[in-house]
Order: sequence, then C-alpha cells, then structure tokens
Amino acid sequence: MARKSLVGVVADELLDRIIAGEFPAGSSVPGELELSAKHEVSRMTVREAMKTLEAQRILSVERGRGTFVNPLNRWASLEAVLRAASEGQNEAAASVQLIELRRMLETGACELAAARISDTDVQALFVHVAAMRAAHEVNDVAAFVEADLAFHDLILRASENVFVAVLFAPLHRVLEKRRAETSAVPAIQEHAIGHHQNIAEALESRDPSRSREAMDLHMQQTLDDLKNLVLEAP
Amino acid sequence: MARKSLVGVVADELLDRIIAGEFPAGSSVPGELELSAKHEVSRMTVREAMKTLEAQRILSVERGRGTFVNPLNRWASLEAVLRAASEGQNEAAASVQLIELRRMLETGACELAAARISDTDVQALFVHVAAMRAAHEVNDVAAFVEADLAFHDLILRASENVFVAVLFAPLHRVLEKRRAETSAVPAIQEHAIGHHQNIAEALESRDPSRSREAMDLHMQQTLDDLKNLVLEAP
DNA sequence: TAGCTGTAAGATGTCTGACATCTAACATTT
DNA sequence: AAATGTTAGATGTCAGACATCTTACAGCTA
Repeated sequence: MARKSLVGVVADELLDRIIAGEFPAGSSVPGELELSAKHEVSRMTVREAMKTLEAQRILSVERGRGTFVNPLNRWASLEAVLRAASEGQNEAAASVQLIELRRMLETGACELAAARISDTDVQALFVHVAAMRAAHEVNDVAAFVEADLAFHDLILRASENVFVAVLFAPLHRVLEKRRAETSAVPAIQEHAIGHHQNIAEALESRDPSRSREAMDLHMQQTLDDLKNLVLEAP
Repeated sequence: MARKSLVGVVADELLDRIIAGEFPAGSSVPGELELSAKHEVSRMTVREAMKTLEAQRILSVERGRGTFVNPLNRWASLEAVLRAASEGQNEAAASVQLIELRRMLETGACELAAARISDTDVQALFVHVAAMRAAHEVNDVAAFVEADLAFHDLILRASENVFVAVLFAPLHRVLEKRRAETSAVPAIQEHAIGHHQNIAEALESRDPSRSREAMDLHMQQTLDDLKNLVLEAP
C-alpha cells in the first residue's frame, strides 16, 4: 500500500487541515520547520508539498513573512474546491452544483458544435447512439457508459474550443463514477437514448439553438436523476 | 528587477520550451541533473519547478523512468493553455474562444441567479448600473470598469455556485486587460449600460430564461466588439 | 519627544552532497 | 528459453548550511 510519495501525503494532510478550518483564509500555516517536525519529514519534502499547493493557488508564499491560505474563490483546483465544498452535509449541494456547471459547458459546447461539426462526426454520433441502444438491449452497462462518454467527448471536440475541453476534464473525472451508477438503471438508459438521438438529429440540422435546447433537456434529466438518487439515499 | 524566484524562472523557461514544441506531448523532458546544469541552478530548484508544473498537470513524473509532457487537454491551468493556444497566429482565435467560454459561464450563472438572487442584491445591481451611467457622463473609465466588474461579480455570487466562481477567476484575470481597452470607447459604454440595465431588470423579474437571454445579448455584443478590435489591429 | 538606525529573530530561498529506491535494459545462469 | 542477477540512470528523500527578506524592538540622535 501507500503508493503515494511523501510529498503527496504531506500536501494532502495539510490540505485536509485547511479544509477542516484549522487555518482560515488569510491566516498563515505553520512554518516549514514546524511542519517538517510534525510530519517527521525533511524540510525539503514540506517545501515541495507547499509548492504543489501554491501552484494550485491554495497557498500564497511570501518570503520572509510566511505562507498564507487563499480564499476559496481563488483556488485554481476544481478537485480541491470540491473537497472543501463537500464538507459536512454539503455533499448533495456540491453534486447539484457540479451538474449545473456541466450543464453550462455542455449546452454551450453543443451550441458551438452545431455550426462547426463535420458530416463524418455527425455520422459518428449516430453510431454511438446505435451502440448505446445495442448495449441497452443486452444489458451491457460498461459498453453503454463507454458509448455515452464517447458521444459527449465528440461534441466537446467538435466545439473546437480548447478551453471548454480543459475545464471539462476535471469535471469528467469527478462525475464519471456517479454516471456509472445512474446508467445502471434501465429506465434511465431508455431516457438517455432518446435524448442522445434528439441531440444528434439537432446537430445534423446544424441549428445552434435547437442543438443547445436538445442538450439542455438531456442535462435537465440528468439533474433530475441525480436529485432522485440523492434524495433516496439515507 | 527580476523579482521572481529562481524556481519560477526555471518553471517558466521550461514551460516555454514545452509550448514551443521542443518536447511534444508524451515525450520526456530532460532529467533533473541535465536541467540543473543548463539553467545553472541546483537540482532542488529544478525539482521544485517541476513540482509546480506537475501540480498543474502539465507534467507527469514517473519515478525511475523520467518526467513526461501531458497532452494539452489534460493541463489544469487555464493560463498555461492560453499561452499554448496563443502561439503564432492563433492569438485572435484564442481570444474568441475565451469569450465563448465566458459567455457559457456568465449566461449560465445569470440563469441560476434569477431564481436565487435576493432583493437587496437586485437593488445593488441597479446601483452599479447607475454608477456606470455616472462614470460614463464624466468620462471616468476606471470607475466605469470597476462598476462593470462589480456588476458581473455580484451575479456570479448570486448564482450560489462555487464552481462557477472558481472557473471564472482565471478568466477574469486574463480578460480584464482587454476589457479596459474596449470600455474606453464611449459608444461601447453606452451599449453596455443598456445591456446591464436589461439584465438587472430581467433578474428583478426572477425569470430565468429572460435573464439568460439578456446576459446572452450582452455577451454577443462583447464578442462583436472584440472581433471588430481584432480585425482592425494590424 | 520624535525620528532614524542597527540589531536580532524568524521566515522563506537556494545550494551541496549523500543515500535510497524504482525502472529498464542487459548479462548471466539454470 | 526462462529465470535471475547486475548495472545504469532516473526520481525520492534526507541533512546541514548559508543567503536574503521582513518585522519588531531597542538604542541612539537631533
């Protein structure tokens, strides 16, 4: 076990203490010497851990003065913010906000893609929908999820906007676990197939607002599914 | 001069070489010893520089093997991706894509805010619009920009979605310079005042789709302004 | 007294050299 | 041919030292 490097462990533990509220925004974290004593590592290891948090704009290091915690809205790491926002009973609210964010990016990308997608990519979309249908009939959840992801990735790329893809990548990592859960429900699979079919047809028509609307309906359904799941969970 | 630390300098130079294509995605960068020789710094300095790039998912370090460049779509730093996307003649295209991204986030946040914004925040929006109008009449560009930014920040916060704010922060830094330029044109100021008035009224009505539409028109105008500026520049 | 200055403490920045551990390729042995 | 040992090269970690910056405070001066 313990596949992580010491630097990663120290950085994680320090981030945990920050998220737990031990060091509020604007306050300073313990000095490098103090931390190296507490974690029983060398000062260089602590420094490298700090550097990783500084690169994510979680900490600000000021030479001669100390190291300070930045306010949450300046953090550059979606994952770190997610950890902080999921503290206590806020996990459900954080999940909803993530879907809201995904909805903005995917509907926006879909609208852009309508004017830019190639004919071959449109055909590929229908192929993915067909794959979803086939996987649904033989109850192959893994294949269903794979086709689903490929469908959305294709639209992302077709939007020809690099920054959307960059912002979406961490979202992808965070959401894929939950997507596998919801995709296991047959009824949800059927809904999803219909939505994907509509999206593909809208993109084929090259109508931006119709494409955006089709994707928006899909996102709305995903949000509803999540809310039902979260509400059911004890 | 040279206010930056050695670590920052080394990290910047290494990132420049990566962006210049010297080390394509998937290939390895020189070893720590080789880099410390080339930059005439110690190995520890190189290591800390690497750690900052690793924290931004620009590099992947594999113990015993080496350090490798990640593909652009896995980079977690919007600024770094922007630098890479602005290479050569792509600066105009990158600017347009940034506005497209901003449009997604701001229209999405505005739609959410419509259902969540408080009465006092709505009043504050009108105050900001009034401040923009006053600044416009006395030709105070700085005050105009400040009220403009406060207006948008308020909507961001009213959306009550932490993640939107997090993703928007780097965009803010990148775009504020250009916004100061466009806001210096009186005609553009007048357009902006009208748009902001419409947005505030839409939010006051608590109608999500109307609010989204109002913000979308504003973003569309901003995009047009940018295109005109970029096209005029030699 | 008001203001400047030097000193000291504590923090981060950097360097040097060493050893540990992992990986991959090659050589050796069975 | 397969398993094993060796070695080179890479990153991971450590220890101690010195440099430099910030701040506070005591002491000196006008």
